[in-house]
Amino acid sequence: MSDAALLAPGKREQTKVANRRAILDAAREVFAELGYEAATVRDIIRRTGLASGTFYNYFRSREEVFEALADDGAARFRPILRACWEASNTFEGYLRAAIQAYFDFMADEHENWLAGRPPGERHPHVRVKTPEIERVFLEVRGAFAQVMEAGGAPRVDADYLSAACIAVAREVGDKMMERRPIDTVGATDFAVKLILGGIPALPRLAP
Amino acid sequence: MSDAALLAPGKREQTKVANRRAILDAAREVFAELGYEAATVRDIIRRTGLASGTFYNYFRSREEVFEALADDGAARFRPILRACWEASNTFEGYLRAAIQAYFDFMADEHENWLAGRPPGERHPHVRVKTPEIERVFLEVRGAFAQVMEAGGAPRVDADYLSAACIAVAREVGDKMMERRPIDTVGATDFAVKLILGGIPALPRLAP
Amino acid sequence: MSDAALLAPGKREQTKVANRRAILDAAREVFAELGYEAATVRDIIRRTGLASGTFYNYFRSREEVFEALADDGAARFRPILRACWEASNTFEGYLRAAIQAYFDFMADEHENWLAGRPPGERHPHVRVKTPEIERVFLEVRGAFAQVMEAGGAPRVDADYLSAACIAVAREVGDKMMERRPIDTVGATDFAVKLILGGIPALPRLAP
Amino acid sequence: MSDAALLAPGKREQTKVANRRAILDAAREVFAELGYEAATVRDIIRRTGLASGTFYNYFRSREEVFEALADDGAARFRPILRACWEASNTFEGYLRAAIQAYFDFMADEHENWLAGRPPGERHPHVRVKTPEIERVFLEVRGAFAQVMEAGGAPRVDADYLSAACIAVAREVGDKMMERRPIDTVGATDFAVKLILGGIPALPRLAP
DNA sequence: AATGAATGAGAATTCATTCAT
DNA sequence: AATGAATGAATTCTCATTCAT
Repeated sequence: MSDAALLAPGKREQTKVANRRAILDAAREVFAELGYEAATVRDIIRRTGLASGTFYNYFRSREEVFEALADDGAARFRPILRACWEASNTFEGYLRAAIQAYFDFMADEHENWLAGRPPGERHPHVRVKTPEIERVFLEVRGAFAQVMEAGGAPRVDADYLSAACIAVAREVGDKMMERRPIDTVGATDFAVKLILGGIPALPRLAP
Repeated sequence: MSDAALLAPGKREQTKVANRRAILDAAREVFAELGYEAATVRDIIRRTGLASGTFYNYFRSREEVFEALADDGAARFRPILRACWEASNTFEGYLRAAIQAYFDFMADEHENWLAGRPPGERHPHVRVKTPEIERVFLEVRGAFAQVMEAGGAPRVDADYLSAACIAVAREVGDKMMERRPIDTVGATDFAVKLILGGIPALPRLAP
Repeated sequence: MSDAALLAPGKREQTKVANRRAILDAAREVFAELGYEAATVRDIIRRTGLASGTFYNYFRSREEVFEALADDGAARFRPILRACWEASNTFEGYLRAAIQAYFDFMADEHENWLAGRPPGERHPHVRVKTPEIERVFLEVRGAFAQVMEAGGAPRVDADYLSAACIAVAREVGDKMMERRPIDTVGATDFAVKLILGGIPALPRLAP
Repeated sequence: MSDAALLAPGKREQTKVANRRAILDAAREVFAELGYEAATVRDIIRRTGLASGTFYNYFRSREEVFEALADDGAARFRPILRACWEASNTFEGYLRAAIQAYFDFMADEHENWLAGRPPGERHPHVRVKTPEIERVFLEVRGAFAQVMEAGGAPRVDADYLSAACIAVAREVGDKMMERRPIDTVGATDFAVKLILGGIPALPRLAP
């Protein structure tokens, strides 16, 4: 490798990054339009203008791009979530910031995921659990646990609670996306109040 | 045609029903073992002992059986849900009965859906929206609306609320299924208390 | 069989004839619309309203209906041809009558064969040689031979001649059918004059 | 890309051409042996030694190869026809040269089309109209029109005439192929004399 | 004789992946 | 690293035909 390559990304490096990006973008579009099931590697690669063999220099399979895509979203969201945590000093503050951030993220991104899909939603809907998504889940659960530990909330089943919170955020978020205008503040208010109101009523864990 | 034929279905009729059933049952097993993605029509039909062409006398594609299966589940659950509604005289009673029924239903059925799959496996999760499933949604939302109407609960966004409840039931249910022993009562208690506690805190609709 | 059956066709017989006719008619339509290749027994039988099994009470295969259909046309045309022969006393008279009759027959029938076909004619075109068609050919050749025998025309290669006449009739007939208005008289005049003018020039057979 | 590549096709290019040729050749054989109807894509590809998928890199269907084959024949014959035209200075000369050339072409090629089929067999005869075949038609009609224009023949219906000539050539040619030995000269003589003798008798077009 | 569901061989076709260029 | 044709296993699905009712 030449010295130049150590200083700035060479042509190679640029192309590599750009190609990977191009494939991910194309994949996002194709999955959105055709659904996971129907989308083929050929559909994806055709849209990039690259040759079919080139796909395999970047991903091992269609499944791998799909996961990379899901991972990508989670990976981009996780720092945001982390920032919410660091910026809040109350549990409510964290919860509200996190959910608001998630809904804003949805509003920004979901255009990608719903482009060209009929509202009646044909295609069965596929969801994967990637490492990055797992990490988001763990981050949320960790935050809850820490708050409970510190006495900022009653000690309840953190696993159920985080599952329930994520579920509420996801589904209320989906409903929110179906309405016009998109009202992330109203949806956040709803979700936060439901959860926050519910927590004190939850069965306590034995100390 | 003999009188008997008017009273009892002919042999042909019987076989048709039996075959449809056989294909649905085989499909349930195959989807459970292989996952939706990997399952093929051949896998399904092989298990029934029927001829491959016979599959197409009953369903047009793998997707169609899958939907029939989901529809079937919802169709079997709906009367139960309805019975919960008719048997309860308080909102809390309904909610608890409904969620408990759902978790029991899950516990009964999920054997079918996860049989033989390694527990840690990251199987993509597929979900369809069939007419019967839609009706379950509507039933839940209708029940909420009716309770609010009657003054049995504060007037809140019924759409968000039903979405949130179903979401909580689904996700807490999934977590419940991962634990041993399966504790439907504990999970029900958690979900009901969360929702019931949260509702009074929700933003009210303008009257 | 009852006496009645000997006097008039019974219900059975009526149905049998009617069903055969119905299948032939449906087949004609289907072959015309879809082309021989693409047409299936199911397409044909569906159009009759009969059950698929019933087809096999009348024909052994799709090929058999197709031939029956071709045969049918030839069988209906042959008596006409024969009548031309019997009614004419000159060679020219026969030839003209026969070709005119054929063109009239085409004009009557071809509606069936071209119904719904695009003029650009997709589908490869299939032609079979059935026994009845063979007989028409033999009839024509026989007529030529007889005329030559009787000295009414020079002795030439009857096989080539009848092939050529039939070919001319077929192709000029096809062109005729593409024009509007359909002018069977003009087409007949053309074909007859070409053949009649050509015959004297043909190489003679050794006596 | 090296300079050489500009001069000679790369190896890839060569294989592509060779494969296309191989498929066409195999198709010709298979159609000849099995008939159009019975021949399958598998039969064709098996004979090439290529993989089944490869077929679809070159043709979309069995029908498409068939048409390509017919087109190919016409494409190879058309320059011959053109040469006949350019070499002749009389109408008779052209007609005779063209028909002789066609019969020779048939005699050369028909081995391919009938190889291995029992002679008496009633094989359905399939015919397509491809662009190249259309051009042969137009070429013939154009030649006739030009001769008439120049006063080398009476002004008659060029459409009917070219249809009739081609028909005679085809059918007399087929008969010729059934005889042994194959006598292209005799058949040519027959066809030419019939047509040439017939033309002066044809109804004239209004000037 | 009519029915129409079952049959199952086998055709068409796709598509992820490889690999020579 | 890019290319894109070849591969061939695998899958879907059709359809003529049978046969119990």
